[in-house]
Amino acid sequence: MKRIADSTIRRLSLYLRFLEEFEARGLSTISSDELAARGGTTSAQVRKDLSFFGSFGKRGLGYSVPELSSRLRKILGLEREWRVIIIGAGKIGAALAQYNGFAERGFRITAIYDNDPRKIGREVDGLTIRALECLPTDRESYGAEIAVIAVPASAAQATADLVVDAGIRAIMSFAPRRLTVPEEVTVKMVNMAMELEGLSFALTNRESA
Amino acid sequence: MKRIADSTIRRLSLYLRFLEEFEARGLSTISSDELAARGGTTSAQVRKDLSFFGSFGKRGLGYSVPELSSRLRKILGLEREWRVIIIGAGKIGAALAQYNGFAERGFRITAIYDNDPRKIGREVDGLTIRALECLPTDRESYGAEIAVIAVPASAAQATADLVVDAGIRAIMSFAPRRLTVPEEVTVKMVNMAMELEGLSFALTNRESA
DNA sequence: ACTAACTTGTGAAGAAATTCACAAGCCGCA
DNA sequence: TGCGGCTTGTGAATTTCTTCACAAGTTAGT
Repeated sequence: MKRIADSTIRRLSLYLRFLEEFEARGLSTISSDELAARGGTTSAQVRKDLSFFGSFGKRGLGYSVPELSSRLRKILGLEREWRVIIIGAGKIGAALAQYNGFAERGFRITAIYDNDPRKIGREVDGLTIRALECLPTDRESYGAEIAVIAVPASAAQATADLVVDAGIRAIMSFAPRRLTVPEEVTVKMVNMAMELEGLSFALTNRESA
Repeated sequence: MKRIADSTIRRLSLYLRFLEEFEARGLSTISSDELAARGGTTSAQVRKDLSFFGSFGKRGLGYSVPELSSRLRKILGLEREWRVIIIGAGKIGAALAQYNGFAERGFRITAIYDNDPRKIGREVDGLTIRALECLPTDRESYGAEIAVIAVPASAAQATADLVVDAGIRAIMSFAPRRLTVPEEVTVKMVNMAMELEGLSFALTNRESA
Protein backbone atom coordinates (compact mmCIF):
# COMPACT_ATOMS: atom_id res chain seq x y z
CA MET A 1 0.00 0.00 0.00
CA LYS A 2 1.22 3.46 -0.90
CA ARG A 3 2.20 5.52 2.06
CA ILE A 4 -0.72 7.50 3.40
CA ALA A 5 -0.18 11.04 4.59
CA ASP A 6 -0.64 11.88 8.21
CA SER A 7 -3.00 14.68 7.32
CA THR A 8 -5.20 12.22 5.47
CA ILE A 9 -5.52 10.02 8.54
CA ARG A 10 -6.31 12.98 10.69
CA ARG A 11 -9.09 13.95 8.36
CA LEU A 12 -10.49 10.43 8.18
CA SER A 13 -10.69 10.50 11.92
CA LEU A 14 -12.60 13.75 11.70
CA TYR A 15 -14.95 12.45 9.01
CA LEU A 16 -15.70 9.48 11.20
CA ARG A 17 -16.84 11.79 13.96
CA PHE A 18 -19.27 13.54 11.68
CA LEU A 19 -20.55 10.25 10.33
CA GLU A 20 -21.24 9.09 13.83
CA GLU A 21 -23.25 12.21 14.48
CA PHE A 22 -25.19 11.66 11.29
CA GLU A 23 -25.72 8.04 12.24
CA ALA A 24 -27.08 9.07 15.61
CA ARG A 25 -29.51 11.36 13.86
CA GLY A 26 -30.63 8.53 11.66
CA LEU A 27 -29.48 9.96 8.34
CA SER A 28 -28.68 7.31 5.82
CA THR A 29 -26.58 9.01 3.16
CA ILE A 30 -24.15 11.87 2.96
CA SER A 31 -22.27 13.53 0.13
CA SER A 32 -18.61 14.40 0.05
CA ASP A 33 -19.72 18.01 -0.04
CA GLU A 34 -21.54 17.78 3.26
CA LEU A 35 -18.65 15.97 4.91
CA ALA A 36 -16.28 18.59 3.57
CA ALA A 37 -18.35 21.48 4.91
CA ARG A 38 -18.27 20.04 8.41
CA GLY A 39 -14.59 19.33 8.30
CA GLY A 40 -13.59 22.64 6.82
CA THR A 41 -12.17 21.15 3.66
CA THR A 42 -13.29 20.55 0.07
CA SER A 43 -15.32 17.76 -1.43
CA ALA A 44 -12.44 16.85 -3.71
CA GLN A 45 -10.24 16.45 -0.66
CA VAL A 46 -12.75 14.14 0.97
CA ARG A 47 -13.03 11.98 -2.11
CA LYS A 48 -9.28 11.89 -2.58
CA ASP A 49 -8.76 10.90 1.03
CA LEU A 50 -11.21 8.06 0.69
CA SER A 51 -9.89 7.00 -2.69
CA PHE A 52 -6.65 5.80 -1.12
CA PHE A 53 -8.62 3.03 0.49
CA GLY A 54 -11.26 2.17 -2.09
CA SER A 55 -14.53 3.34 -3.56
CA PHE A 56 -17.17 3.56 -0.93
CA GLY A 57 -19.71 5.87 -2.52
CA LYS A 58 -22.42 5.66 -5.13
CA ARG A 59 -22.26 8.16 -7.94
CA GLY A 60 -25.21 10.48 -7.98
CA LEU A 61 -26.12 9.54 -4.46
CA GLY A 62 -23.23 9.89 -2.06
CA TYR A 63 -22.09 7.62 0.72
CA SER A 64 -24.10 5.34 2.94
CA VAL A 65 -23.53 6.68 6.41
CA PRO A 66 -23.44 3.33 8.25
CA GLU A 67 -21.30 1.73 5.59
CA LEU A 68 -18.78 4.52 5.34
CA SER A 69 -18.41 4.86 9.08
CA SER A 70 -17.92 1.14 9.42
CA ARG A 71 -15.30 1.24 6.66
CA LEU A 72 -13.51 4.12 8.32
CA ARG A 73 -13.53 2.38 11.67
CA LYS A 74 -11.98 -0.61 9.98
CA ILE A 75 -9.36 1.47 8.17
CA LEU A 76 -8.43 3.28 11.37
CA GLY A 77 -8.28 0.04 13.32
CA LEU A 78 -11.06 1.04 15.66
CA GLU A 79 -12.99 -2.21 15.56
CA ARG A 80 -10.98 -3.46 18.50
CA GLU A 81 -10.12 -2.10 21.87
CA TRP A 82 -6.64 -0.71 22.40
CA ARG A 83 -4.94 -0.80 25.74
CA VAL A 84 -3.07 2.30 26.75
CA ILE A 85 -0.61 2.85 29.55
CA ILE A 86 0.35 6.25 30.84
CA ILE A 87 3.85 7.00 32.03
CA GLY A 88 4.05 9.97 34.32
CA ALA A 89 1.39 10.75 36.89
CA GLY A 90 1.94 14.48 36.96
CA LYS A 91 -0.65 17.03 35.97
CA ILE A 92 -0.91 15.87 32.39
CA GLY A 93 -0.72 12.15 33.06
CA ALA A 94 -3.28 12.30 35.84
CA ALA A 95 -5.63 14.40 33.75
CA LEU A 96 -5.45 11.95 30.88
CA ALA A 97 -6.10 9.04 33.21
CA GLN A 98 -9.26 10.72 34.40
CA TYR A 99 -10.46 11.84 31.01
CA ASN A 100 -13.35 9.74 29.74
CA GLY A 101 -12.99 10.69 26.12
CA PHE A 102 -10.49 7.93 25.43
CA ALA A 103 -12.49 5.02 26.75
CA GLU A 104 -15.45 6.25 24.74
CA ARG A 105 -13.45 5.81 21.59
CA GLY A 106 -12.06 2.41 22.44
CA PHE A 107 -8.81 3.36 24.12
CA ARG A 108 -8.77 1.80 27.55
CA ILE A 109 -6.21 2.98 30.02
CA THR A 110 -4.91 -0.05 31.83
CA ALA A 111 -2.10 1.32 33.96
CA ILE A 112 -0.34 4.45 35.05
CA TYR A 113 3.28 4.64 36.15
CA ASP A 114 5.53 7.10 37.87
CA ASN A 115 8.93 6.98 39.50
CA ASP A 116 8.20 9.41 42.30
CA PRO A 117 7.89 7.32 45.47
CA ARG A 118 5.42 9.80 46.89
CA LYS A 119 3.03 9.17 44.05
CA ILE A 120 3.38 5.42 43.81
CA GLY A 121 0.44 3.65 45.37
CA ARG A 122 -1.89 6.58 45.08
CA GLU A 123 -5.02 6.18 43.07
CA VAL A 124 -6.06 8.11 40.00
CA ASP A 125 -9.53 7.44 38.75
CA GLY A 126 -9.51 3.86 39.98
CA LEU A 127 -5.99 3.11 38.79
CA THR A 128 -3.16 2.67 41.24
CA ILE A 129 -0.01 4.52 40.28
CA ARG A 130 2.67 1.90 39.87
CA ALA A 131 6.42 2.07 40.08
CA LEU A 132 8.11 2.56 36.74
CA GLU A 133 10.41 -0.39 37.43
CA CYS A 134 7.41 -2.69 37.35
CA LEU A 135 6.63 -1.82 33.77
CA PRO A 136 8.63 -4.60 32.08
CA THR A 137 7.04 -7.34 34.15
CA ASP A 138 3.60 -5.80 34.29
CA ARG A 139 3.49 -5.66 30.61
CA GLU A 140 2.79 -9.36 30.31
CA SER A 141 -0.44 -8.99 32.17
CA TYR A 142 -1.58 -5.73 30.72
CA GLY A 143 -0.43 -6.31 27.17
CA ALA A 144 -0.85 -2.69 26.25
CA GLU A 145 -0.26 -1.54 22.69
CA ILE A 146 0.05 2.20 23.20
CA ALA A 147 2.06 4.26 25.68
CA VAL A 148 1.43 7.86 26.57
CA ILE A 149 4.61 9.57 27.72
CA ALA A 150 3.84 12.44 30.07
CA VAL A 151 7.17 12.83 31.84
CA PRO A 152 9.55 15.80 31.92
CA ALA A 153 11.39 16.37 28.66
CA SER A 154 14.67 15.31 30.22
CA ALA A 155 13.31 11.84 30.99
CA ALA A 156 11.39 11.37 27.76
CA GLN A 157 14.00 9.45 25.78
CA ALA A 158 14.76 7.02 28.61
CA THR A 159 11.06 6.43 29.06
CA ALA A 160 10.63 5.82 25.36
CA ASP A 161 13.44 3.28 25.42
CA LEU A 162 11.72 1.54 28.27
CA VAL A 163 8.35 1.22 26.63
CA VAL A 164 9.91 0.16 23.35
CA ASP A 165 11.78 -2.57 25.21
CA ALA A 166 8.47 -3.60 26.68
CA GLY A 167 7.25 -4.28 23.18
CA ILE A 168 5.09 -1.23 22.70
CA ARG A 169 4.99 0.07 19.16
CA ALA A 170 2.98 3.24 19.45
CA ILE A 171 3.78 6.28 21.56
CA MET A 172 2.00 9.53 22.15
CA SER A 173 4.47 11.92 23.72
CA PHE A 174 3.82 15.19 25.46
CA ALA A 175 7.50 16.00 25.76
CA PRO A 176 8.73 18.66 23.33
CA ARG A 177 11.61 16.58 22.12
CA ARG A 178 12.24 14.22 19.28
CA LEU A 179 12.27 10.63 20.43
CA THR A 180 14.66 8.22 18.81
CA VAL A 181 12.92 4.92 18.36
CA PRO A 182 13.20 1.89 16.08
CA GLU A 183 11.59 2.27 12.71
CA GLU A 184 8.62 0.09 13.51
CA VAL A 185 7.56 2.31 16.39
CA THR A 186 5.19 5.17 15.64
CA VAL A 187 5.45 8.35 17.66
CA LYS A 188 2.98 11.21 17.81
CA MET A 189 4.02 14.39 19.54
CA VAL A 190 1.45 16.54 21.24
CA ASN A 191 2.36 19.81 22.83
CA MET A 192 -0.15 22.36 23.86
CA ALA A 193 2.35 25.05 24.78
CA MET A 194 3.55 24.83 21.19
CA GLU A 195 0.02 25.29 19.93
CA LEU A 196 -0.36 28.32 22.12
CA GLU A 197 2.84 29.71 20.68
CA GLY A 198 1.31 29.28 17.25
CA LEU A 199 -1.57 31.45 18.41
CA SER A 200 0.85 33.93 19.88
CA PHE A 201 2.56 34.16 16.51
CA ALA A 202 -0.73 34.68 14.73
CA LEU A 203 -1.77 37.41 17.13
CA THR A 204 1.57 39.14 16.85
CA ASN A 205 1.97 38.99 13.11
CA ARG A 206 -1.59 39.57 12.09
CA GLU A 207 -1.86 41.34 8.77
CA SER A 208 -2.03 45.02 9.52
CA ALA A 209 -3.60 45.73 6.13
CA MET B 1 4.98 39.47 4.57
CA LYS B 2 4.63 36.23 2.67
CA ARG B 3 2.40 33.74 4.35
CA ILE B 4 4.33 31.51 6.72
CA ALA B 5 3.43 27.85 6.89
CA ASP B 6 2.00 26.45 10.06
CA SER B 7 4.61 23.74 10.09
CA THR B 8 7.33 26.36 10.03
CA ILE B 9 5.93 28.05 13.13
CA ARG B 10 5.63 24.76 14.90
CA ARG B 11 9.27 24.05 14.19
CA LEU B 12 10.39 27.51 15.29
CA SER B 13 8.67 26.85 18.55
CA LEU B 14 10.57 23.62 18.86
CA TYR B 15 13.90 25.20 17.98
CA LEU B 16 13.30 27.79 20.66
CA ARG B 17 12.95 25.04 23.22
CA PHE B 18 16.30 23.57 22.29
CA LEU B 19 17.92 26.96 22.28
CA GLU B 20 16.68 27.55 25.78
CA GLU B 21 18.23 24.29 26.88
CA PHE B 22 21.49 25.26 25.27
CA GLU B 23 21.27 28.67 26.87
CA ALA B 24 20.77 27.08 30.27
CA ARG B 25 23.84 24.98 29.69
CA GLY B 26 25.79 28.10 28.84
CA LEU B 27 26.58 27.24 25.24
CA SER B 28 27.06 30.28 23.08
CA THR B 29 26.70 29.09 19.50
CA ILE B 30 24.85 26.36 17.67
CA SER B 31 24.77 25.23 14.05
CA SER B 32 21.71 24.52 11.99
CA ASP B 33 22.87 20.92 11.94
CA GLU B 34 22.73 20.59 15.69
CA LEU B 35 19.34 22.22 15.89
CA ALA B 36 18.09 19.95 13.15
CA ALA B 37 19.31 16.82 14.89
CA ARG B 38 17.38 17.69 18.03
CA GLY B 39 14.25 18.54 16.18
CA GLY B 40 14.30 15.55 13.89
CA THR B 41 14.65 17.55 10.74
CA THR B 42 17.41 18.66 8.37
CA SER B 43 19.79 21.57 8.55
CA ALA B 44 18.42 22.91 5.29
CA GLN B 45 14.97 22.95 6.80
CA VAL B 46 16.20 24.88 9.81
CA ARG B 47 17.91 27.47 7.69
CA LYS B 48 14.94 27.79 5.37
CA ASP B 49 12.60 28.22 8.32
CA LEU B 50 14.74 30.99 9.72
CA SER B 51 15.29 32.61 6.34
CA PHE B 52 11.65 33.69 6.19
CA PHE B 53 12.40 36.11 8.99
CA GLY B 54 15.93 37.23 8.30
CA SER B 55 19.55 36.16 8.54
CA PHE B 56 20.49 35.43 12.08
CA GLY B 57 23.58 33.32 11.68
CA LYS B 58 27.23 33.80 10.89
CA ARG B 59 28.64 31.78 8.04
CA GLY B 60 31.29 29.40 9.17
CA LEU B 61 30.22 29.73 12.76
CA GLY B 62 26.54 29.12 13.26
CA TYR B 63 24.03 30.99 15.38
CA SER B 64 24.50 32.83 18.62
CA VAL B 65 22.30 30.97 21.06
CA PRO B 66 21.14 34.00 23.06
CA GLU B 67 20.59 36.09 19.99
CA LEU B 68 18.68 33.47 18.05
CA SER B 69 16.48 32.58 20.96
CA SER B 70 15.72 36.20 21.57
CA ARG B 71 14.90 36.63 17.88
CA LEU B 72 12.63 33.60 17.93
CA ARG B 73 10.85 34.82 21.02
CA LYS B 74 10.24 38.07 19.27
CA ILE B 75 9.02 36.40 16.08
CA LEU B 76 6.67 34.17 18.03
CA GLY B 77 5.41 37.07 20.09
CA LEU B 78 6.66 35.63 23.34
CA GLU B 79 8.19 38.76 24.74
CA ARG B 80 4.96 39.66 26.36
CA GLU B 81 2.55 37.83 28.58
CA TRP B 82 -0.64 36.50 27.05
CA ARG B 83 -3.80 36.17 29.05
CA VAL B 84 -5.77 33.03 28.47
CA ILE B 85 -9.29 32.17 29.53
CA ILE B 86 -10.62 28.66 29.63
CA ILE B 87 -14.22 27.89 28.74
CA GLY B 88 -15.42 24.60 30.15
CA ALA B 89 -14.41 23.34 33.57
CA GLY B 90 -14.75 19.66 32.79
CA LYS B 91 -11.89 17.19 32.88
CA ILE B 92 -9.91 18.88 30.15
CA GLY B 93 -10.59 22.43 31.18
CA ALA B 94 -9.78 21.77 34.82
CA ALA B 95 -6.60 19.92 33.93
CA LEU B 96 -5.41 22.79 31.77
CA ALA B 97 -6.15 25.27 34.52
CA GLN B 98 -3.96 23.30 36.88
CA TYR B 99 -1.17 22.66 34.44
CA ASN B 100 1.87 24.81 35.14
CA GLY B 101 3.43 24.44 31.74
CA PHE B 102 1.51 27.37 30.32
CA ALA B 103 2.43 29.96 32.88
CA GLU B 104 6.06 28.93 32.50
CA ARG B 105 5.89 29.91 28.87
CA GLY B 106 4.13 33.20 29.40
CA PHE B 107 0.53 32.14 29.02
CA ARG B 108 -1.30 33.17 32.15
CA ILE B 109 -4.71 31.73 32.76
CA THR B 110 -6.86 34.52 34.08
CA ALA B 111 -10.32 32.95 34.25
CA ILE B 112 -12.25 29.77 33.83
CA TYR B 113 -15.92 29.58 32.89
CA ASP B 114 -18.63 26.96 32.85
CA ASN B 115 -22.37 27.00 32.50
CA ASP B 116 -23.06 24.15 34.90
CA PRO B 117 -24.51 25.77 38.07
CA ARG B 118 -23.01 22.99 40.16
CA LYS B 119 -19.53 23.94 39.06
CA ILE B 120 -19.86 27.70 39.24
CA GLY B 121 -18.20 29.11 42.32
CA ARG B 122 -15.92 26.14 42.83
CA GLU B 123 -12.20 26.68 42.77
CA VAL B 124 -9.68 25.19 40.40
CA ASP B 125 -6.09 25.92 41.20
CA GLY B 126 -6.89 29.25 42.74
CA LEU B 127 -9.34 30.31 40.06
CA THR B 128 -13.03 30.51 40.78
CA ILE B 129 -15.18 28.96 38.10
CA ARG B 130 -17.37 31.71 36.77
CA ALA B 131 -20.71 31.65 35.00
CA LEU B 132 -20.42 31.74 31.25
CA GLU B 133 -22.91 34.63 31.11
CA CYS B 134 -20.40 36.80 32.91
CA LEU B 135 -17.86 36.43 30.13
CA PRO B 136 -18.85 39.51 28.11
CA THR B 137 -18.68 41.85 31.08
CA ASP B 138 -15.68 40.18 32.70
CA ARG B 139 -13.71 40.63 29.59
CA GLU B 140 -13.13 44.27 30.27
CA SER B 141 -11.27 43.51 33.42
CA TYR B 142 -9.44 40.45 32.28
CA GLY B 143 -8.64 41.58 28.76
CA ALA B 144 -7.64 38.13 27.68
CA GLU B 145 -6.30 37.53 24.20
CA ILE B 146 -6.66 33.77 23.90
CA ALA B 147 -9.57 31.46 24.67
CA VAL B 148 -9.31 27.73 25.22
CA ILE B 149 -12.57 26.01 24.33
CA ALA B 150 -12.98 22.80 26.28
CA VAL B 151 -16.72 22.29 26.04
CA PRO B 152 -18.69 19.43 24.45
CA ALA B 153 -18.60 19.43 20.66
CA SER B 154 -22.26 20.38 20.48
CA ALA B 155 -21.61 23.63 22.35
CA ALA B 156 -18.34 24.50 20.65
CA GLN B 157 -19.66 26.79 17.95
CA ALA B 158 -21.86 28.79 20.32
CA THR B 159 -18.92 29.16 22.66
CA ALA B 160 -16.71 30.30 19.83
CA ASP B 161 -19.27 32.92 18.84
CA LEU B 162 -19.33 34.15 22.39
CA VAL B 163 -15.59 34.57 22.77
CA VAL B 164 -15.31 36.17 19.35
CA ASP B 165 -17.98 38.67 20.38
CA ALA B 166 -15.92 39.34 23.47
CA GLY B 167 -13.12 40.48 21.20
CA ILE B 168 -10.88 37.45 21.45
CA ARG B 169 -8.95 36.71 18.29
CA ALA B 170 -7.22 33.42 19.08
CA ILE B 171 -8.87 30.15 20.00
CA MET B 172 -7.50 26.77 20.93
CA SER B 173 -10.32 24.27 20.66
CA PHE B 174 -10.51 20.76 21.97
CA ALA B 175 -13.80 20.06 20.23
CA PRO B 176 -13.50 17.84 17.14
CA ARG B 177 -15.42 20.22 14.96
CA ARG B 178 -14.64 22.99 12.59
CA LEU B 179 -15.41 26.36 14.10
CA THR B 180 -16.76 29.08 11.87
CA VAL B 181 -15.17 32.36 12.88
CA PRO B 182 -14.39 35.70 11.25
CA GLU B 183 -11.28 35.77 9.14
CA GLU B 184 -9.22 37.69 11.67
CA VAL B 185 -9.66 35.00 14.31
CA THR B 186 -7.12 32.19 14.43
CA VAL B 187 -8.23 28.76 15.55
CA LYS B 188 -6.06 25.80 16.50
CA MET B 189 -7.70 22.45 16.97
CA VAL B 190 -6.27 19.95 19.38
CA ASN B 191 -7.73 16.54 19.80
CA MET B 192 -6.00 13.76 21.57
CA ALA B 193 -8.51 11.09 20.67
CA MET B 194 -7.72 11.88 17.05
CA GLU B 195 -4.03 11.48 17.73
CA LEU B 196 -4.69 8.12 19.30
CA GLU B 197 -6.66 7.11 16.24
CA GLY B 198 -3.62 7.98 14.19
CA LEU B 199 -1.64 5.54 16.30
CA SER B 200 -4.38 2.96 15.94
CA PHE B 201 -4.12 3.32 12.18
CA ALA B 202 -0.36 2.94 12.27
CA LEU B 203 -0.57 -0.17 14.42
CA THR B 204 -3.25 -1.69 12.23
CA ASN B 205 -1.68 -0.96 8.86
CA ARG B 206 1.91 -1.54 9.73
CA GLU B 207 3.84 -2.80 6.75
CA SER B 208 3.75 -6.55 6.94
CA ALA B 209 6.82 -6.76 4.71
C1' DA C 1 48.11 37.23 3.61
C1' DC C 2 46.88 32.77 2.42
C1' DT C 3 44.81 28.25 3.10
C1' DA C 4 41.82 24.81 5.20
C1' DA C 5 37.78 23.77 7.42
C1' DC C 6 33.24 25.22 8.47
C1' DT C 7 28.56 26.94 8.08
C1' DT C 8 25.11 30.06 6.39
C1' DG C 9 21.62 31.71 3.05
C1' DT C 10 19.20 30.82 -1.01
C1' DG C 11 17.82 29.90 -5.85
C1' DA C 12 16.55 25.76 -8.18
C1' DA C 13 15.06 21.03 -8.23
C1' DG C 14 12.24 17.68 -6.45
C1' DA C 15 8.50 15.72 -3.75
C1' DA C 16 4.15 15.94 -1.69
C1' DA C 17 -0.35 17.58 -0.98
C1' DT C 18 -4.31 19.91 -2.71
C1' DT C 19 -7.47 21.44 -6.11
C1' DC C 20 -9.46 21.21 -10.71
C1' DA C 21 -12.29 19.39 -13.99
C1' DC C 22 -14.71 16.01 -16.20
C1' DA C 23 -16.02 11.25 -17.73
C1' DA C 24 -18.65 7.67 -15.71
C1' DG C 25 -22.35 6.03 -13.10
C1' DC C 26 -26.75 6.19 -10.42
C1' DC C 27 -31.60 7.55 -9.50
C1' DG C 28 -36.17 9.01 -10.45
C1' DC C 29 -39.49 10.18 -13.52
C1' DA C 30 -42.12 10.30 -17.63
C1' DT D 1 -36.17 3.54 -22.57
C1' DG D 2 -34.39 7.98 -22.42
C1' DC D 3 -33.45 12.29 -20.14
C1' DG D 4 -32.09 15.55 -16.44
C1' DG D 5 -30.02 16.23 -12.27
C1' DC D 6 -26.68 14.83 -9.16
C1' DT D 7 -22.37 12.89 -7.17
C1' DT D 8 -18.42 9.93 -7.30
C1' DG D 9 -13.64 8.67 -8.60
C1' DT D 10 -9.48 10.08 -10.60
C1' DG D 11 -5.85 11.70 -13.89
C1' DA D 12 -3.82 16.21 -14.61
C1' DA D 13 -2.69 20.80 -13.12
C1' DT D 14 -1.42 23.56 -9.53
C1' DT D 15 0.22 24.95 -5.29
C1' DT D 16 2.87 24.19 -1.24
C1' DC D 17 6.62 22.24 1.24
C1' DT D 18 11.14 20.08 1.52
C1' DT D 19 15.62 18.94 0.01
C1' DC D 20 19.68 19.83 -2.78
C1' DA D 21 23.72 22.03 -3.85
C1' DC D 22 26.79 25.60 -3.93
C1' DA D 23 28.53 30.53 -3.76
C1' DA D 24 29.67 33.54 -0.18
C1' DG D 25 31.32 34.57 4.21
C1' DT D 26 33.75 33.49 8.75
C1' DT D 27 37.42 31.76 11.76
C1' DA D 28 41.82 29.73 13.01
C1' DG D 29 46.26 28.60 12.06
C1' DT D 30 50.60 29.49 9.93
